[in-house]
Amino acid sequence: MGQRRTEVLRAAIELLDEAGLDALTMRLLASRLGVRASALYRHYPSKQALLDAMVASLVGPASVPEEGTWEESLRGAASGMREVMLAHRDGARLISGFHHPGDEAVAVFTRLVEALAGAGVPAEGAAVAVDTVLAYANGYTIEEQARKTEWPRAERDRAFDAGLELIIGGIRTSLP
Amino acid sequence: MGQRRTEVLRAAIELLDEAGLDALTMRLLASRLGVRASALYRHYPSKQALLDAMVASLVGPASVPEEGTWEESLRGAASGMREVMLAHRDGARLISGFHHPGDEAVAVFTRLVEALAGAGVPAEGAAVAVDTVLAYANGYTIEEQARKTEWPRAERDRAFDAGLELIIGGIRTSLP
DNA sequence: ACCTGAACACCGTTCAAGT
DNA sequence: ACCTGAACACCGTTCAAGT
Repeated sequence: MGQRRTEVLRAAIELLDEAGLDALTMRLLASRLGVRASALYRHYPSKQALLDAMVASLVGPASVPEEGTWEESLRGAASGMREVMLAHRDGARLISGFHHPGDEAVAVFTRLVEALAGAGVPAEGAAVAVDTVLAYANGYTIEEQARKTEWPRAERDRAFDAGLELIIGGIRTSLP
Repeated sequence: MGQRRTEVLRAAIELLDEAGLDALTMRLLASRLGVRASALYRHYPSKQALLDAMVASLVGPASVPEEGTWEESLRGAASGMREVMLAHRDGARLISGFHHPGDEAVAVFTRLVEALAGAGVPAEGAAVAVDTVLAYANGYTIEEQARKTEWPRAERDRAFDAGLELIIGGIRTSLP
């Protein structure tokens, strides 16, 4: 049944990558599918609903590793978030622009807090730590993707990791 | 001479606060000024140019304290950035959406790096530290302002400060 | 110097109607 | 179930013309 819905979603992500978020228009998307814009409203009630579905689909694969130290969990979640955003044109703007609590994001958060708690980090400190790492990853990546002046990916990775280790070091020394 | 230009800018910021970034329309702004939209193009060559001017005017007051420890400089810059964003409706989206290197932002950055260097922090480490703190402040505030579910300002301040201290602690322990 | 009027090429969205 | 045609109420921007 609703497989045309999936096709619309796929085409929307394709158009995002090719033309960017500002050019992602219901009318243009429809013409890519050989259809009129009004036909899209059979599948998504609004453009916003389509954008929400895109975010969910891009962010879905983000996860936190099941095992390892809390340092590894934090690193994996932060890098995974950044990877997801960098994987698509305007990914950071799209994802950070509309991420209400968002089911999946909440799950990642609680899983991380549990990982820290399991390693003996007090609950309150764990929540702050996770919040801080995720805010950093979002902030870094938004700025990274907004800047036109592309310095090489390898150097951007190094700078991101250096900041991440700084925060992890801070968490470690805040432990009892 | 160009004082009507300033009036347009002031009205634009007023409209931003009252109606939000999405409702900030050349046509609506013009009607607020008792004028047609086309008249605005005498003062700003495009809507984007107006938005740039708004960012410059909001972010201008942001500064880093002249004296104090490097910890205080970092705290001041991060809190100042957040304050500026929170001071206007959709401030985070507007500012983070278009901040090319931006004269003033570059000055803040270099002033902070110098403050750390003056305190004996090696140049490379100082740049990473400043980048990390600013990325955190941006990331935290964007998320804070995007979330509808308002928890009290005092608690949000506390959470922001806790993350900031975590990072500052990490910087401190990374010192030689 | 500043503004109007009219136009151009677009938007998102709705809704009756078709197959 | 899926799509068309036509419309509605908007956009940003340009440009000749007015004062």
